[in-house]
Amino acid sequence: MTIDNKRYEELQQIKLAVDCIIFGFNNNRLELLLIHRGFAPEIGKWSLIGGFIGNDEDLDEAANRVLYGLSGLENIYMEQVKTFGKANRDTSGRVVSTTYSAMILKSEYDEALVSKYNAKWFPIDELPELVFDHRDMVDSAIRRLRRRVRNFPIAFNLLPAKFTLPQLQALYEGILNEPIDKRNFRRKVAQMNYLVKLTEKDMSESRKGAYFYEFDEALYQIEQNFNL
Amino acid sequence: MTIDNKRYEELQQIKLAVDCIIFGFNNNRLELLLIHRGFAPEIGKWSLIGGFIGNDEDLDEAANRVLYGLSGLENIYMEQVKTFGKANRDTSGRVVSTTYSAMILKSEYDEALVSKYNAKWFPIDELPELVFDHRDMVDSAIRRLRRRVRNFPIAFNLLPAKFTLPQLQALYEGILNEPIDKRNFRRKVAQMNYLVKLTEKDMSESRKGAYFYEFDEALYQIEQNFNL
DNA sequence: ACAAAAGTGTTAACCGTACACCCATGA
DNA sequence: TCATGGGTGTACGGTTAACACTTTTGT
Repeated sequence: MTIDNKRYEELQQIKLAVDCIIFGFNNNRLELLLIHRGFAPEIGKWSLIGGFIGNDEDLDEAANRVLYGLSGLENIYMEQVKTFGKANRDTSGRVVSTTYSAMILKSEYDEALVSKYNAKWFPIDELPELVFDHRDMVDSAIRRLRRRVRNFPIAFNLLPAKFTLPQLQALYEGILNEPIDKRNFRRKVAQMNYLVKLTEKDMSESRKGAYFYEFDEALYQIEQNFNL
Repeated sequence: MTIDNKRYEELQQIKLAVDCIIFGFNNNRLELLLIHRGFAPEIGKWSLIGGFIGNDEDLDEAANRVLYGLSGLENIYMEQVKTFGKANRDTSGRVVSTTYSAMILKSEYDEALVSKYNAKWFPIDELPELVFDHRDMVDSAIRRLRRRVRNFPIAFNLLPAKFTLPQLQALYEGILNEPIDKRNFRRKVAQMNYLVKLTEKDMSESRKGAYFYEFDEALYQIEQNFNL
């Protein structure tokens, strides 16, 4: 910001916000947490959770604060996605919004907070009508997730620390929205030494039981050859 | 932006800016256009060209306006890269900045404008010290370019409409900063029918002359199998 | 004994990579 | 004729993709 700008700077009346695309995984489906808009404009539609940036707050901090306010969760993995800045995108005033995507564990969020805000989980292929350009925000977050999930070990944020391969595969199928060959999938997993097979089995989903696995972050830092 | 926000909204005093990472290609090297900062703070350092957003201006429009102001070029291919929002990133006040990367043809920009702003081209591996977090901005733009240039036909923005394969290969080597095998490169080019070989040759770079090629946008829209 | 989910190997097609010589031309 | 840069094909190794049966256990 270095050129010919006095006229813009002095009069600038633009609000800056963040909006969070919150992913969860349930019933073998990728889901999004949305809130019901109880006020005008666009009352009755659903929207992402968002908030304005504090004057002394980093943009990333604002996203974390907003997520914490809704879910009660801290230290959640978030990625900045894109900034939406069309002049007329928000019909209630000039607001530029930076989107962040978050992945949370559906077993851990604070249900009381979520219901306080009239929030609800929706499978990503059954989203209701969203306010403003929130649908575009969601679409770009999903595209980004699909791109990144193959090359970075981020999907584990949607599973408990101990997970089984059938769970992991179902998660990938849910995210990518396509079936995956079990044997090819497991071969790749076997090549990643930081996906550690435990001796314990999960007996809750089948009679035979499936071995638990863990993601070992320290080991991953050495190899960094993630590929699924 | 929908929750608990009155306190932030009403008092918000944050300026919103764009900064442009302008790529060019010259002497077989990828270059960046930077301007010399003639005012405090950080006087004497170099910076990206930037500007504040107008109240009724789309974010993308602002980026185009800033680029136009410096280069005199319109309808330039630009991509949003990332938004930088650390509270203390700009020592002169609270400014959040969205970065855009642009690719321009060094033969076409307005040199008078560029020199008016004390701007100068630098090869990307010989950048001077930059103000604030502009170095981070440049790094993320370069990373993004290197990722995207293999899968999308964007590098052609750095070449004239008619270009030769030796030129194109040198461009890719410059962007990726690694040597490329000529025969493998050409085999891939041959698979992309929208890279059309013309009958005309460029005799200016060699005695034998190299055939000109053209990128056919309409044909590309049909196949979209770009891969280099 | 059977239903239900977990687990296991092999083959063929494709893609990326490495590599060396001839061609056309102007000086 | 020679120096300069343009242009061409093949073989190997690794990766991806397709495919069907056995194992374990609770009922």
